[in-house]
Amino acid sequence: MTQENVFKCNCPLARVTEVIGEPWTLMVLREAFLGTRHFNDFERELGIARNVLSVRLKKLVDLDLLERVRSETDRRAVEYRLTDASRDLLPILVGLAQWSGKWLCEGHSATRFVERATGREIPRIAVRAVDGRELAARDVTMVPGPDANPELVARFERAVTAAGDVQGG
Amino acid sequence: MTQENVFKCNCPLARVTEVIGEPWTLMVLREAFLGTRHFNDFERELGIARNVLSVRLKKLVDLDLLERVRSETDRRAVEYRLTDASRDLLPILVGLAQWSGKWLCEGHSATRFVERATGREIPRIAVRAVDGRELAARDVTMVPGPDANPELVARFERAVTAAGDVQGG
DNA sequence: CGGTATCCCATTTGATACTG
DNA sequence: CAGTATCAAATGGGATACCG
Repeated sequence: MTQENVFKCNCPLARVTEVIGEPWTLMVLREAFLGTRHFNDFERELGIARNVLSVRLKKLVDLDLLERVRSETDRRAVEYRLTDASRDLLPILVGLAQWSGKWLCEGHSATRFVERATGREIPRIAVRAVDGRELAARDVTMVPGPDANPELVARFERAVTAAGDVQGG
Repeated sequence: MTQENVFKCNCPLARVTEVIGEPWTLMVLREAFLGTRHFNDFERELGIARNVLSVRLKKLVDLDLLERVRSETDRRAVEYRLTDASRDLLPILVGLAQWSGKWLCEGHSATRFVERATGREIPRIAVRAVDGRELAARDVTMVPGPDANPELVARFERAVTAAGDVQGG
C-alpha cells in the first residue's frame, strides 16, 4: 500500500498529516501566529525557497487555514491571515511546543506561552473528562464513529477483546 | 537558508517537526497507541515499506518515544512500546484528531475519543489559564524563554511594539 | 519474526532568474 | 511586493530479495 492510500482512509489523524506533515507548513503557521502577513516576510523570516513557500501558502489557503486578502493600507500588497480554522489550532501548537520543550529540548526553554493579560504561564495542555478531571492515556480510548471504515472497526474490536491495555503499554 | 537550519534553531515547534513532520511517524504512533507492538504488525496494518518502517522505528526509539524490548512471552520476538514521552503525546493526538474531524473531515466522524470508564466523549482540548478559564488565540502570547535565540527575541519585541494583535488576525 | 540491502523512480527542495 | 518558471541535485518512498 502506498502512503496516500492510508492517508485517504477515514482516520482524522491520517488526514491531518496533509497539514502538519508537509515540511515548512508548521513553520508557516507559526509565523502567521507571530503576525507575519506578507509573502516576502515569510520568505525572509523562514529562509524558505520562494517556490516552496508559494505552494505551501496556496495549500493553506485551499484548506481554509489562511485567508488571502488584499491589504487595506497598501492596495498592491497581499496579506495572509489566520482563519477560524487555523486559530483553532492554538491548543495544538501550544501543546506541541510544551511537549517539545519537555521531551525534545531537555530543559531548554526557548519559548513560553503566557496569558496575555496576566503574563502567567499557560498550564500544560491536558485531556480532560467532561467534569474537568485530567485523564491519563489509559483512561482514554478511541472508538469508531459512524463514518469509520469497516477495517478500523474490526481492529478496534480485536484490540478490545485482546487486551485491556490498548493505550497504556 | 535550508530547512535544517530553521529546525535546529531554538524553537520547540521547529524541533517537533522531527517527530510529526516525518511522513508515517504519526501513523506509527497511532498504531502504538492502538496496541500494535511488532514490526510485522506495523507493516501489515499501515502498509508501509519495510525499510521505511525500520528507519522510523529506529528514530522513534532514538527519541525515546518507543522502547524496544524483547518480548517476555516469546524470546525471539521484539516489542515496541510506548514510553512516558510518547504517552504524553496523548493530548496532542486527541487534539489533532478533534481538530481534523472538525475542520478537515467536514462532519465525518470516523473516530471518537471517549473516557474508557464512562464511555463519554472527551471534550475539546483547550488552552486554559491557571484558574481553568478557556483562552482564545488573542488571549495567549509567546514570550522568549531564557534559552531563546537573540533573533527570535528581537522578533518578539518588534511584533509586540508593532501591533497588539499578534495572535488574532 | 525482525530486520538489512539494493535498486528504481517520483517528488521535492533550493537557487536563481524573470515578470507584472 | 508577490509571485512564476526553470533546472539541477538530493531526498525519500516502494518493491523486492535476502539473512540470522
